[in-house]
Amino acid sequence: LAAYLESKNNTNVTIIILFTCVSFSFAICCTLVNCNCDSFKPGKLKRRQCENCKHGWVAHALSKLKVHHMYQSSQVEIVHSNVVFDICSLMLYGTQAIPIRLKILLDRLFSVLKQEEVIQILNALDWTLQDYIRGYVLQDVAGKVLDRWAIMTFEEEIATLQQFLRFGETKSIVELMALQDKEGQAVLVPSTRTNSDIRTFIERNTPRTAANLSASKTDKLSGNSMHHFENFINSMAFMLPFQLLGSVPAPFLGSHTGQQGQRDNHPSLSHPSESTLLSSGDFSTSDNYSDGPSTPCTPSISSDVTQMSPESKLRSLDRNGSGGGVSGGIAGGGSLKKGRVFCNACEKTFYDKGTLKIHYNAVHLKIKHKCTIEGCNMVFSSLRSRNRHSANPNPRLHMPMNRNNRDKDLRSNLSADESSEGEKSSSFPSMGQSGILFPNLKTVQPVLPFYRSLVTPAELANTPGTLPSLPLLSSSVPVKPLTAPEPCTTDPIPKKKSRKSSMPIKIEKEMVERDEQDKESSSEDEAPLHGRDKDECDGNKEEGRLCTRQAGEEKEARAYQGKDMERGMTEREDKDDGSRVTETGVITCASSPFENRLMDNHCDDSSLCQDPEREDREHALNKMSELKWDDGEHRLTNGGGPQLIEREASDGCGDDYGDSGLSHLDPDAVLPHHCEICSKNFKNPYSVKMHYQNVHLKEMHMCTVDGCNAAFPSRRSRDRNLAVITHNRGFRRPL
DNA sequence: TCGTCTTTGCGACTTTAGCG
DNA sequence: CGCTAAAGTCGCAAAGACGA
Repeated sequence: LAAYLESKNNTNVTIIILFTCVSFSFAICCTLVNCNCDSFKPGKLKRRQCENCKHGWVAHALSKLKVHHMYQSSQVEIVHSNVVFDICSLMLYGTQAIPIRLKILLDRLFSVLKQEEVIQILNALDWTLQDYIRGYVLQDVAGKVLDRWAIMTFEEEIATLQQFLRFGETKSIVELMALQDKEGQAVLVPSTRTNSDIRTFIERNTPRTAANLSASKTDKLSGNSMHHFENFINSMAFMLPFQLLGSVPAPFLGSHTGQQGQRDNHPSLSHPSESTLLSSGDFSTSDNYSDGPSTPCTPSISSDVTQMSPESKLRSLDRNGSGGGVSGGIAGGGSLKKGRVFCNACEKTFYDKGTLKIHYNAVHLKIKHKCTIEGCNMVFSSLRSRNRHSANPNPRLHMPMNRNNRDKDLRSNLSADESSEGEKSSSFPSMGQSGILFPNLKTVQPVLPFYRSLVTPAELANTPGTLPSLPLLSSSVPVKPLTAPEPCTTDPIPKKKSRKSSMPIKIEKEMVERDEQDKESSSEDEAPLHGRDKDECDGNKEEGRLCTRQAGEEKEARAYQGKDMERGMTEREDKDDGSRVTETGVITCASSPFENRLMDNHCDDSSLCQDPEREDREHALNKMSELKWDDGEHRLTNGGGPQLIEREASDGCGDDYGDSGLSHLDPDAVLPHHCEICSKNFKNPYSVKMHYQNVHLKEMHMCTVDGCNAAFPSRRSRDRNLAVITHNRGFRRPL
């Protein structure tokens, strides 16, 4: 077959072979149970339906696709064009429209491939690049404008979604999608009615978006007589994961059949100034597009658009004409100094690319850096903050509790993940609400940028989505799965040694060290924090890791820390601060996020967690979560167990505390004013009320200044904000 | 309610080190 | 040697905690 094909077409043999396998259905048997069809035969009318068994294409093609990755969370594949082709065929072969979620994922995979490969894959599946960008085929091969579109079924979409678990580039996104599917979030399609209240509201509150969008659309649509789809694709070009701006040869944009001809859009695309205008307006457009149809995977989607582009866009802006596109259009004091770079996501300018990258990682990609202190689950948006925090000897700062309320967005994502994880045992082993089977749903993390110029495919394969228990990544360090049992996983790709001191500790490095120390000192003394867990730590590698300790100063520091925490515990006992008791319980029982998970698992099987009080609390929590899921008490830090889990842990360990002499701690007996939701105790009913409003109801205090939409969790913050505004006479940009 | 302190976020800028 | 990326330092603003 290959020889035959090669004789027919010397180029793109691989693609042709694959395509041929698809088109001619060589031994692509049906995977449905009780179906004996051993060869897919495309239907005459419905190409995706097998003439033999009448089952769909996906049911057949899955016989050629791996599925075992669903059960091996730690391994991801390198994105190869042939594999992408196979997966593409699931959604593109014989269809004329793509489910948006799959397109998002496919964009990611395409971003890793070469442009030529993408074009070839699309063309081989009878899709043009324009159609793909658009998301559906505008005209058929004969040039007829379609008014109905063949699209894969929902079941096929679900099955196809699982294929994206194979790749680090898409794994975490799929998991997020699964989560949001599971949460039953509906895909909302904004109304297109004019003069609607919603439109008015949105436009009033997002002036930039509305203005740019309407202006750009108006300009473009009124500018010429082109079909608006064809014109609109210009502004969609930025959405391509690969670098389309000014880099794609004109023929690539055209249909492979040539029916759509060449576009005259490239001069505008490649023109620096217009690129700038385009991109600035494009993000409005992108926001519009990403927010609208696909609420799933919001963080990843929002980053998806921008994530692939900043450096590439930057290149075009910064290098082409030395930023003339940016600075050229701005004069006077607003002009950019030479060398400054421009963030297309927020339109801010930065000192250099490095600053922009830091900004982008922290602000747009939400990449976080975990505190290097073991047991501390604090995460930070910058290495600076992380290092500053890690260097702080105050042990209270490193307690595994949610102090960092500024990471609401992250933790809300994580909480969604982890809370779902908590229900995982009940929902995921079987088909979930949406029918998706994701047994290894643990990885929720900001998806790392995968700039091809910076990261090798091997790193890509190892980077995102491979950390089932570590949702936060420190920069672009390749990471390995924590739970990977293979000893060879210890840093298979030696990175360059740190250019500076070893201060910024890589998580990966930590894991390696911990593994090593784990082996060396598993039988050594237990960390002060884990005295109670000694038995649990024994015999379990993962738990053993939790019970390791580092050498030298850090050991002493943690010893001090442990002592301090113990002292703090007794002090808090004296102070009858029940909430602190809960926290210290967390410290002891689950001093690390991993332990939280362990405790979660442990409690799943433990009778300790079967007490009715906890069930009542959970019931109350469930009710609360119905009211407001974005609940501080449901949040979690750093991918560890959410506080719910922590509470479970503490509940579960509460009895153990009793064994260790802490059983007399009955907060309710001492402090009758406790929160029914989280069981925290307070001095008086008013404190309980305030806690309930602030934490559980998340009652926000809106700024009283006209035009300021800022909301604050406390009156104090609001009033202070008001004072700042008044004092500075400045205008606070509505949030 | 308010003042103060602590901590974090983040941009500007510098230093270090790899690489061609 | 210059370019570049990574990592560090510095300073300011803002938010939360806490006590008066």
